Amino acid sequence: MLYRRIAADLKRGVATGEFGERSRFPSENELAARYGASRGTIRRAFAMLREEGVLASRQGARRVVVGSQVQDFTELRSFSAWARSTGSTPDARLVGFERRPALADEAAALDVAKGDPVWLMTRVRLLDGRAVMVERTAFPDGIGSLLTDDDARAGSVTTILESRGITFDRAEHALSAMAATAADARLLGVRPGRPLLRTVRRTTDPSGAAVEYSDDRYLGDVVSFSVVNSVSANPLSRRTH
Amino acid sequence: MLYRRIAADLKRGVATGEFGERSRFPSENELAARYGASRGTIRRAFAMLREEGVLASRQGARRVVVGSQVQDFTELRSFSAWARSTGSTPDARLVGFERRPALADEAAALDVAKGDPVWLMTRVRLLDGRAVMVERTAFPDGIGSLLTDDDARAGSVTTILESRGITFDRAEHALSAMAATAADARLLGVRPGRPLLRTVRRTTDPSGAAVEYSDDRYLGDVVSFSVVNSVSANPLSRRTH
DNA sequence: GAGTGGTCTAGACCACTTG
DNA sequence: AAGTGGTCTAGACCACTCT
Repeated sequence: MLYRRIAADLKRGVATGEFGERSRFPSENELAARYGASRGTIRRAFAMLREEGVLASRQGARRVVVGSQVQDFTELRSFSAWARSTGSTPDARLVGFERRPALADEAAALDVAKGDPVWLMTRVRLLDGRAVMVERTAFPDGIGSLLTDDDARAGSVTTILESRGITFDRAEHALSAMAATAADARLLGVRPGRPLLRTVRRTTDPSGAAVEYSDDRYLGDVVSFSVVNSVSANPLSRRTH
Repeated sequence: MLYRRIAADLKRGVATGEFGERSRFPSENELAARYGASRGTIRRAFAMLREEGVLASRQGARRVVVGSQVQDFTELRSFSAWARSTGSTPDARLVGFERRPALADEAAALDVAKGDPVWLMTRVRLLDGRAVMVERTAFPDGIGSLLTDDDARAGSVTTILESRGITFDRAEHALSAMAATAADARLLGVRPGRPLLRTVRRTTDPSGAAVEYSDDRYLGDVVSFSVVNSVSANPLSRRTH
């Protein structure tokens, strides 16, 4: 756990400006001495910062700070956590929450047979009182049945599930643009055809089992998603439809 | 370089189906013996596969294959390389290529002063003869002047720049949705207002210097971008406008 | 030439999963 | 209880950058 503490400490240093953008970072040996850790542990911490796009390195030269804004994994999946981290007030309006047979795409994403029961939750998400996103989330039966209608009406289903022992470990997001359907338009209070940013997300737990599958549609002018991407770490990909 | 060879070899094993999706992976000790490497080197190879979203791991249990489609970094920045990897034929129609003073956003992204000369290249990109994207790329003066009009007319400017010694190391992409402007609509042959997937990309070389800044707008129903994302590796983030 | 990051090894102990 | 991944150490050699 030492390398995590060190990484967090260094990240804090970047965030507070102790290590400014473009500035040269302390060397591995220097930090090893400062933290009383081996060089390997320092490098492990650096690997985290590199994956997150904070540091860049070249053989022979000191590391350089290349980015300072970082987002937590929870904030990425949870609309509520994300909104609060930006200083906005999130809210949710429950449109529907029902148990019904899985459609083909839901079944495939959740690894159940077509027609097996799944839970479908439809909500409109608000930012400071303004409707900005329509969320349609499917849960496997075992997970959806942990949730009540009141849970779905509360803001963060993510937090509730985590408090009930569900662990989120990994997510695949597919981002595309689409025109608002009649239903989307009605829920968001805009005209049909309005550009929406669509993200289809499949989230799994540490064993690789699916825990949710969600189709979220944001007003195009409200949010953007950003990705950092390098020769060595390369999580983004592009697909034709 | 050993760990890269091992990672590539294992990735090939996943791609060919030797290690199927969801299947348990060989243990670290087993692979260390097989490749004649230390456990640390095997773990280094595993780290690459994890970053790319191929493997998931839990303490105490064997690793599991969780994803098998992987994309090369070049294919992500280069429309041409990407198109060819999917079996489509890419093309480019040059709309404009000029040297002119940088606007505020271009200057900020390329780390030059506002008004300093930059090169701006505007192209329509085609997939199997169909216009699918408008690309507006700004280059710093030193890089843009390596390119001729003929280069800009040729498909892959990325490849040309790499052959002239420019190294691409890292990119930040911001993805959002927007309505086609009048100019976009004319270039793409669609109606204004049509939903477009917009990606604004800033690419840097290994020292962190900006090499290009591009605003690409795809027809919304043609491509999607996908991102893999986990508790430990977390390159995606979300922003309000 | 000194400093720095990149790679690799060998061994240790721990926490967790699995049979 | 055995196997497996997670963490950490100490030391080595190399390739590259810097001044």
